[in-house]
Amino acid sequence: MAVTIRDVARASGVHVSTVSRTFSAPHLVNAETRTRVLAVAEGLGYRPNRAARALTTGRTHNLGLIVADIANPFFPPLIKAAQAQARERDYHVFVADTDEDPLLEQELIETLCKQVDGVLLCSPRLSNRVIERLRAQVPFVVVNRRLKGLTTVLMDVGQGAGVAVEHVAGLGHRRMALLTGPQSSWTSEEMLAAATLAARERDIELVVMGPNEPTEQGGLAAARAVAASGVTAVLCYNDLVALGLIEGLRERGVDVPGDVSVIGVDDSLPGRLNRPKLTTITMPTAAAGRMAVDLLLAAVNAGDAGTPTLARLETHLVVRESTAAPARDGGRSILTPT
Amino acid sequence: MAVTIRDVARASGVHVSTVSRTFSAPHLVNAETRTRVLAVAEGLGYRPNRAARALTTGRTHNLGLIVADIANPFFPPLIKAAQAQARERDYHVFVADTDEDPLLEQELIETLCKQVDGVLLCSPRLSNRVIERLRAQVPFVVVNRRLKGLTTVLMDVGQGAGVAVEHVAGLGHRRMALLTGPQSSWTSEEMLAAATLAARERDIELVVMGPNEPTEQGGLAAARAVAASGVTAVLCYNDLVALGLIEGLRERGVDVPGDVSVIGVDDSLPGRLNRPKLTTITMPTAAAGRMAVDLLLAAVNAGDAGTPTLARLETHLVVRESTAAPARDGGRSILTPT
DNA sequence: TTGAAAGCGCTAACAC
DNA sequence: GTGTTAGCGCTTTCAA
Repeated sequence: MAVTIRDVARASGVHVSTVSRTFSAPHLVNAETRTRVLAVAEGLGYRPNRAARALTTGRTHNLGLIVADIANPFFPPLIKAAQAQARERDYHVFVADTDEDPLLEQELIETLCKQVDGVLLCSPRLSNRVIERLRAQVPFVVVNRRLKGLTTVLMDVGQGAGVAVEHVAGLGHRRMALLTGPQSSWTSEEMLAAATLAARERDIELVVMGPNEPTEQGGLAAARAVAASGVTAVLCYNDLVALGLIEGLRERGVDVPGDVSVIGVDDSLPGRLNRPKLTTITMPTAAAGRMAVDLLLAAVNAGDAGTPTLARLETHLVVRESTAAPARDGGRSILTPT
Repeated sequence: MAVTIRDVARASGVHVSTVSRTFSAPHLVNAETRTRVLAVAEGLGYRPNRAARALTTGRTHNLGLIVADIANPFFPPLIKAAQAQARERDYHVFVADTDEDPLLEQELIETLCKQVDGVLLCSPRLSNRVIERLRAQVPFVVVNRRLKGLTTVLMDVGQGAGVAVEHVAGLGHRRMALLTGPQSSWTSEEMLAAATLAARERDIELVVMGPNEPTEQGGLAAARAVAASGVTAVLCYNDLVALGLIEGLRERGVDVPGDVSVIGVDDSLPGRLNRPKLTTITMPTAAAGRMAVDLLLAAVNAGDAGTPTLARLETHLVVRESTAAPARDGGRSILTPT
């Protein structure tokens, strides 16, 4: 068995409670005793058992982080940041992947909640009703979904989508497509609402296509419809869809940005590395991760009684190489015979 | 407070131990009683507290997963697979990022080890000495580093590197570079050894350059030296370095694969999406993650007494678009007479 | 400032 | 089959 508080007590000739205090309330113990106990503990290689501590304090010092798909490049920076921030606050974090499955998500939360002080839900697919029930068990913070009554961190993709439409309009395009994401995605809805509004204002015809899988496959599959639609610009649900679309378009002889301009969302690594470099809407995922952890910890320490807050993080359009003015003859120059 | 075993006992008119048994040893309890207890538990929304259980059983049903950098596209598929496999076995997993810092890595292991039954170390940067000491505390399984006496899952990048050199040689190249990774990287050392051997066999001059940061920046920074070196092919530590190198080469007017062939390692998403599509050595990360979890669980259940095993997973060269025969005038290669 | 004792939620002998 | 009891490692009153 590992070395416990009792071993340290025996070896340093004090009672267990004194050892306990040296670690959890050092100011309550005589400086001399404390240094001695500390030295003995160090020598024995003692490490407090957080789980045992949690049993009496009710604080596990663990957090749960639940995401739809770890392998989606949108999440790793968020996970990394959240985890780093948590560690800074002396918290460990469980990471779980739901594979976009609401049932699994629920099961995960329920089994996890006894072991954590709070749960970070990233782009949850759960129904409002279930969330409503679960929130009684454990404090939540939600990322990228609007849920009234819950503390939420939103990346304001709507704002970015509006700017993207402006950008496209400014370039001279008149017809553009929006490739939406999964049905239950808040981000997708926000984009749709904002893009619709901005398009109306700039007198742009907006063709909505979706839902699409939020992957390169989704973009690839949409290429035919996009090419046939005659739009000269496309705003995609995320970078992967955009990258897949560009690939699919290229296979059909449609050049990006020569014939069609393409915009993604996320500012992910693949997009930055791609050729042409992807024009995209940055998502401040790392900042969101850090902020979500801090809000969650605040809720935990307030006994979950604190008023739910809503944090809105700005997004920005990063113009790179996948957008350009439309071809003068109205697009589709490649297919135009002389 | 949440509902405990005691609440269930009271509500169903049995003793706590009976409730405990219904969950941890159902066969020991009368079928009738069992269904009644289960029903009551269900109604009350009872969920066993795993941490409390761990206190008596010594089994936390948690695993630790420690990686150098979550945001490095090499890791997410591994994390996802490991986490999924663990869940299948009814285990939760802590994920922690060391930021490539050995001290942090050690600290993480030490604070985590009381809360987990075992730790998965992915590409650890820790010194052998420290690992030797830590392994007494908690069972380890190591991924991608050779550590005698420890159960290890290796992705045989050496094999892939050998095939890569053959591929390059077959294309007609005579001088190639190897961009190595971080000093402490086992993968990098393996590549170096295998590439050196293969190059000698095929009578290829191998220029070793490094260490390089394992990122696009690292590749970008190496472009100057590569361009100046006069090699016509480069094997890179990973896809990111390869992608950065391609970018840096392009900035200097060096075409890939026209002037220089480039090979990466990982078969990561950005590489698959890149233009030209990256020729790369696949790393079976998902399989490694699953296997590592199973080996770890086996060690845990064997009381860590089981003999350390060594699993070697095959890698493959995937030839895509970033490699080609060298330009005839550019190399003293194919046409060099005897 | 320190010790004694109770108890967190649960399991595991051991009795009955 | 089920109840009794002790105890996992730790914190936290309450006394001293």
